[in-house]
Amino acid sequence: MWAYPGVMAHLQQSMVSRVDECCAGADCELMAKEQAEDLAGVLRALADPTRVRLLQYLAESESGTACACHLPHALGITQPTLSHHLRKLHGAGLVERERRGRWVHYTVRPEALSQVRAFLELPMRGEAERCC
Amino acid sequence: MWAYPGVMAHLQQSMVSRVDECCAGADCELMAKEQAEDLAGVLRALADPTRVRLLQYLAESESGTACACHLPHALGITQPTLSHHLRKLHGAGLVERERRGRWVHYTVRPEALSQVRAFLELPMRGEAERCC
DNA sequence: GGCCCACATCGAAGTTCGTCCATGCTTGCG
DNA sequence: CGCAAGCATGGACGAACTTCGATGTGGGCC
Repeated sequence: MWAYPGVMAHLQQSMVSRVDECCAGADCELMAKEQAEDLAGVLRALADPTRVRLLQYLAESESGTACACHLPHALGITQPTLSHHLRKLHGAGLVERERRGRWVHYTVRPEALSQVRAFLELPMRGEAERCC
Repeated sequence: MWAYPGVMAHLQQSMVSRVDECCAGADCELMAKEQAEDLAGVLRALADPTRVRLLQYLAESESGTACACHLPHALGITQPTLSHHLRKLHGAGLVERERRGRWVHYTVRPEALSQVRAFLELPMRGEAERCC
């Protein structure tokens, strides 16, 4: 698994000291693959124009909650397509699902959005970072 | 002409006042399709575990800038794959490209990230507005 | 000039995604 | 019980995505 095919190429490269001319490399802890997968999963749920507008619709509704019944017409899509998108958003933890009689109401989960925002802060290193 | 199937269905729905029981609908301006496409485009560029780690790597490098040479080994991908991902990030305006001799350096563009964060604020309506 | 290195592009294979129509499931009502 | 309404699921199709090996490109260096 770790003996990936580029071993020889890497050795060859690491022996050339001139590599230092380009850059030192970040030399930092890279985010775990698993964590990156989770984040990418949420971002993939957001990465669709229909779902972007869908989330905005929910957010602008009372208490961030809206019934699904008006959505197909509001967004110009069919009902199965809407259901598909809501399933994606729900699967990513971006909205909550609640049954009220014959209707189903969906609610934005701000915590999930905050998690993504936290990553997008991406605290830069260097530059005028003479803190302390 | 009156036997047109959709007419009855529409009349039936619009005449039934019980529809109001479900919800009033957001009754607000929906984001323009074009704007949603743009946002989704940037989000799609972010929605990949490799690119998430790639952005983090750049952010944690000096001044948010890193040379591309170490990245294939650091991320465990081949050089063409890296080039592909950097192209996506660059196309979405998330990173800048600068040639320095034989190497190419990429830099995070915080403005692009801010744009996405602004959307993720998604100011909720109703409930308790506790702004400051 | 000729070679080497870093990076970009091309072409291909396998996978995922968005959308729709048709159908199934659950709830409320007569 | 049986029907209708609202929503979910399955199947299908085309489009887009990820990844790789092979090849092209352009800038240093001898």
